[in-house]
Amino acid sequence: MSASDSAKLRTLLSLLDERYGMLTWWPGTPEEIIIGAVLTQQTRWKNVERGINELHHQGLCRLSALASSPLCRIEEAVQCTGFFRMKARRLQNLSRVIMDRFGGVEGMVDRSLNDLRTTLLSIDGVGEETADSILCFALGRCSFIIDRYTERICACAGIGSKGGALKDLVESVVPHDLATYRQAHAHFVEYAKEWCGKKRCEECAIVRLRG
DNA sequence: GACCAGGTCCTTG
DNA sequence: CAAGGACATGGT
Repeated sequence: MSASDSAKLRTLLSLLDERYGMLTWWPGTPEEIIIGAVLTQQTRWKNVERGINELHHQGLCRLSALASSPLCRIEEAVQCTGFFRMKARRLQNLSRVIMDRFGGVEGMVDRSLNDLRTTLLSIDGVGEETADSILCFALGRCSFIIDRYTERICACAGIGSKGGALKDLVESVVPHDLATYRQAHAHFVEYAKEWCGKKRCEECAIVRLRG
């Protein structure tokens, strides 16, 4: 993480903030956010909302319910989110681990960030992005989410760091404040939805920071 | 019909 | 360690 990477990132963050301002991002109860974090993997948010609604209709939108439900009922409810067999299995396992090990989401609040992150990452189907999404949006911890969009936008902006190094860089630049962490992540995704994939990232003035 | 979506895991070279 | 495939449905 070079000094110029920090400078570029600061500029990028402030441009995004200026452009998008306040966004309400990931609505829902902590349990809904945890469930959504799994369902949203490689899936459009619209379909995730449907899946969550369907879980509600089936009385399955709680970790305690997911932990004890027949797998086929979960599969049916989350079918519209794609990868549904895998996601149903992972949702059930994740729910069981949280119930067994912490006695529910409430039991996670007094654990250290490091303890929680390590535990989450050890669970099947919970990678870095999902773990950090749960930490930041469900559990209210300052753990910055590095998703593909964030990596892509930062790369477009000429920032060299990737993966864990990029996470360290962002966390060294963004103020350690929960609302700011959530906001900055929302800004990256919002920018990506507007630009990445349609026009090339490089064509947007916001991201022309390189050189 | 092709391509991608708010990833993760497993296998190969 | 990088790259490629599997997982699967729904929208453009």
